[in-house]
Amino acid sequence: MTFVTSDSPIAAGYPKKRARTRRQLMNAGMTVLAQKGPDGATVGEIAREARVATGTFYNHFPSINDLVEAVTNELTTGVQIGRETLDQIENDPAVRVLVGTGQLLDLAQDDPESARAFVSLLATVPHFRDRVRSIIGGAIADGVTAGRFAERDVDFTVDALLGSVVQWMRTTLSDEANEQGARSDQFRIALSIVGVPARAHGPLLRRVV
Amino acid sequence: MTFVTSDSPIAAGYPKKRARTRRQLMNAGMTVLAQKGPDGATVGEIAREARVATGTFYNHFPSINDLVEAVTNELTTGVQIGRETLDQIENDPAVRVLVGTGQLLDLAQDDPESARAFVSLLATVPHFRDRVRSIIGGAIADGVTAGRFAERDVDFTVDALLGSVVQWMRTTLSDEANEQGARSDQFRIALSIVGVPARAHGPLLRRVV
Amino acid sequence: MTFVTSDSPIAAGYPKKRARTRRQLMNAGMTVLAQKGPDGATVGEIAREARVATGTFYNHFPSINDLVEAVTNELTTGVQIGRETLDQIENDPAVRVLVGTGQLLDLAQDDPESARAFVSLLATVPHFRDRVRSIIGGAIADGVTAGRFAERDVDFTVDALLGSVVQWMRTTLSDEANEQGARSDQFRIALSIVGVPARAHGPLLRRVV
Amino acid sequence: MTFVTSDSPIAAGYPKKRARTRRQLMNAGMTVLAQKGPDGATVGEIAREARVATGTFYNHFPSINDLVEAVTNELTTGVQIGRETLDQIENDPAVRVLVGTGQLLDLAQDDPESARAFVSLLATVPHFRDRVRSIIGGAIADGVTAGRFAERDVDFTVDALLGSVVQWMRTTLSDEANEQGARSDQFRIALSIVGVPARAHGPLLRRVV
DNA sequence: AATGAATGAGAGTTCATTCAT
DNA sequence: GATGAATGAACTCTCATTCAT
Repeated sequence: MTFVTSDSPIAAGYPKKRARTRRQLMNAGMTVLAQKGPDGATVGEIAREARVATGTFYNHFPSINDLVEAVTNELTTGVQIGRETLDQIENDPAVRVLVGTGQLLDLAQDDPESARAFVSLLATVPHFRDRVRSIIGGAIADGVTAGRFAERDVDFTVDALLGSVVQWMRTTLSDEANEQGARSDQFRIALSIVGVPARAHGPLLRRVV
Repeated sequence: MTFVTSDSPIAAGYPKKRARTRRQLMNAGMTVLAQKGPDGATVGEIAREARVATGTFYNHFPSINDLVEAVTNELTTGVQIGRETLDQIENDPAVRVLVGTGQLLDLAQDDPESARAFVSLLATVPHFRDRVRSIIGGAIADGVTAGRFAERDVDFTVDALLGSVVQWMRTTLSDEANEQGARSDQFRIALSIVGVPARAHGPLLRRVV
Repeated sequence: MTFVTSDSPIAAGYPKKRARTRRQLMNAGMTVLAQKGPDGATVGEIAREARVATGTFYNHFPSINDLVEAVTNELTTGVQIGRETLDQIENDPAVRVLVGTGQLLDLAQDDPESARAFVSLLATVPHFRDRVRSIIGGAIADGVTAGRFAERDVDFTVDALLGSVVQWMRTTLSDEANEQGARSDQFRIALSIVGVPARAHGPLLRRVV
Repeated sequence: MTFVTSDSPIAAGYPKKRARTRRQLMNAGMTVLAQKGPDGATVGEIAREARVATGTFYNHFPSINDLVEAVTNELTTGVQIGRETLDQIENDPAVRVLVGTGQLLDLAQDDPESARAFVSLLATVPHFRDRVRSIIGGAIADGVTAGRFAERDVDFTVDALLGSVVQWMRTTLSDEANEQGARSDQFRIALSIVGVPARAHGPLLRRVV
């Protein structure tokens, strides 16, 4: 299962070829965005990466900002889908936090391109960051309500959790050596941040490995 | 053989004025960098913000990159000095972590402009991020060595700590309402991240308030 | 794995239009280069002269230096072709020198724009001067080897010959009145420089008129 | 005896220090002009080379063009002086041509800096070239009138002579190895150009060695 | 729809010139 | 007179966007 689903709903209802070109541009956009960031990415380079003429870009996106927007939406849709799916199978908020955390850790290890785009856009596109934060905030608020997490300010807990996961992703993406064990460290940190006592860490970790 | 006998002219100029202009440029650079990031900032805008002609910029910095470098240096120097001072007065690594954390929280509340630059540049200038991380890493390694902190991977602990503080700063900078109490929440989170048991939080917090 | 299956787009564009624009830029480049020299010529002026937007220049030449390079290549290619053609029809080195000289004299009278560029660039673009000198040097070395020319230092003979022809071109280009007779004077000077005795001048001149 | 006299009449009548600063600027101007040409030379670099502040330049020259003009004048004054001096001591036009030629050859070997400036400015400053050509033209016209030279178009003879000498200078200035013998080759070329028969070369050469 | 040449606003940088000290 | 900081016009080059084919 991959984080970014290629049958994004946005592409629905268009003739095949148009959809294919659009997908090429989306993929290229993600690649280039991941490498250069939103300020370094140029329409020319995205079109070249997509094996398409510059002008073609504008048959699919009114401006470069709209491409960023679309990529961003797709990334968020992935998170959203992950969360909805989760709601149906798991009720313990602590496990949900670990699963969500694990999704991002997986992304960094399995699909570095998307992960790079995720991290890069998170740092630079405010509305993307806000959306991600609100998704995580929902999960944490549930945990607090359920008495499972410490009663801390939710926003700060979100920030701490997201911040630490993102830093972990960044490190993973830039390191060649991915030492094992680091993953469970990050899980423990996540649990610490939301306020699950250390003595409860062990059993929870066993459920998500 | 030449007629030239006079010595090279000594710098007799206007050090006051030069220094003042440079400071205007540094301040303007921080402001603009904070708002636009290093890619969005332009020499023209920085010069305008500094109430100075475009060309004047280049009397003080060889290129726009050097201004970024100078700003990050200044930001790091501030942290560095704080840390050195700290070394002389305080030995408990936990307190040192809290003081360091508090410095950044203070920055966000007392000098939003610098804080904005700090956060923005941390996300976008690798050189700067690395330097900050190595400073924090030193403090944490000390704590682990002293048996005061949990024995986790130092790098990930650094990422988690820095990430959560930075997210806190971001929120503070964008919120109008700065509720009190948040500060001690963040302190507790910081202690959780480095692995100081919750029962020890109270006394430590009292020492840095 | 990617959805992209279509081949890289083949260059289907508008080769006609592209070639025309490029020629406009080359012509404009020659004109402006001739008037202002390589240091005085600006992309803006060349584009204006070519009735084209500034940015269009960079669709055809990566930098202003490459335009200079292209212009000098074209100028040298003209001479080179002339020489190769010559090799096949004429063996007397003295005649070859006269034909080569005549080519440049013709250039000055028939295509003043190119001639101006030739003279201007010869004085200012070392790369171009060296190429021209080596072409002329080849012809003279042949003549010396064949015992047709005086045994002088080839390099200096080249300099003298080229120098005198260029000065002749310069004068022709700045004078309104092009008196006849001057041409044969220059032919005699050329023969003197390479060391063909004066008594042999008459018959040779008759062959190239 | 050097080509460029340091007690240029222009400096007369000023207080010592002013004159000295002006001379520093003239020397620096010649050096930089020779290295970078009139388009590459900047006021900043000339001032630095003269060990003087930028602003000082404008106490002596209203604009950078006036510095070029002044350097140019000085160079021409040197030629002029050489010619006037010559008028008093030598009547044979052929010898005068050889002495003039020799002056420039000497310059290239003894004072490369001035020589470089001479060559560089000759190619790029029209009014300088015109002045030099008129001086040489005078000498050649005299020779034709006296029946000493062939009756060729004076202007073309000037161009050929100046052109060949300048090319000789250029080569000398860029070569490390200055082979002897080249000098007399150039003398012979000069005599050929003005139309002195080869059999008369020997005695004339002996008079100027 | 796709193409890619053309466009022109805007960015970084240089440098002749001015001017307060 | 000398100084060097400040100025701003001009230059090279980039790139989002338009448009004829």
